[in-house]
Amino acid sequence: MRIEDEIKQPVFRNDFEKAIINLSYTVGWLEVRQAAAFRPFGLTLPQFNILRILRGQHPQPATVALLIDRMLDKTSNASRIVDRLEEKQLVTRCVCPVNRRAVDIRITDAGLELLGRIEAEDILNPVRLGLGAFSADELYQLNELLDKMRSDN
Amino acid sequence: MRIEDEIKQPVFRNDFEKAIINLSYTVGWLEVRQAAAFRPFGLTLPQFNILRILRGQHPQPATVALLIDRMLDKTSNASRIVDRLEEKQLVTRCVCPVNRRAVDIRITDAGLELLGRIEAEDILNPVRLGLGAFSADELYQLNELLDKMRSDN
DNA sequence: TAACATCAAATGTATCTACACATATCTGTG
DNA sequence: CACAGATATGTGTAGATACATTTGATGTTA
Repeated sequence: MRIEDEIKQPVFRNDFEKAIINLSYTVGWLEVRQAAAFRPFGLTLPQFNILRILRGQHPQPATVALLIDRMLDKTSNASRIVDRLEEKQLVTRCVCPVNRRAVDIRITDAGLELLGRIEAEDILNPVRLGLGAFSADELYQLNELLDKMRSDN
Repeated sequence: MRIEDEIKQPVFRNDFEKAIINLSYTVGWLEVRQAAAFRPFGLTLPQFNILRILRGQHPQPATVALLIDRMLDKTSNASRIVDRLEEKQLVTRCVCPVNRRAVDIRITDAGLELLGRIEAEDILNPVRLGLGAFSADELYQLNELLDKMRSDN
């Protein structure tokens, strides 16, 4: 459905404003579907992303600083997302013996097992999320346009 | 900058996954800039959007149900956003005399004046926000691609 | 009219974002 | 060694998202 009809606003001041609203609306739409896909597993999207980073490091530990560096959203509070994962015993946290300012975070066996179960179901598959079908060329265009949006010139 | 470089992830499983991550990242990037633009006025983006809807109704009142209907994000809690605006005396709230279940919400003169000041500075201007320059054709393409993303077929 | 369903909004709880500040630790310099 | 500054993380607070539940008002029907 066209954005005009989705949000019942028949006209925009210009196509740039329309594109910005369309972007926000589409990402919100996506996040609702992603969150619903994770709900049966008791995870949120940020928690899932942190778990994936930790599995990438496994069996080496990660620090909070490393998590922030790899996260999409730099300003989110990795410390408290790790709190939630620790409560669920999906990760462990212990003071780094080498640098006692740092904290070593590791994914547990339960965390690895949960990630495996989630990915086995391929819940983030675009078709399963109910997204439209795109050609390779369209995906290339979309990525180019988004990259251009963030270029300040 | 290309998304691969922005988030230091050189390769994606496929271009669809890359586009989804690019979308989330770009919208986050946009929201940081929009929030910064509103900060001098003591408003958040959802608060600004509610105020604009109320001005559209003025001098008629709006109910919470009407606000939810017009909002981009249907699941956000309009009731508590109105709480914040009421504390700042930008809106008034009183029980609708006709239907005492409903609440009449109106923008105040201070609210109208604040909206006027914000728009006079054109703070959401794409160039002022540091966004890239787009041709009319590119904006059309971007809107088409986003609409297609939400079409489930 | 009493009982029940529906409706409009508010409230409760958990999580996340955003930003300022606090605490503990380490490092380099005199 | 003392101390300033940097570093790594945690905490506090405000606002928002997400969803379930509650409260009070209204409609409906036996």
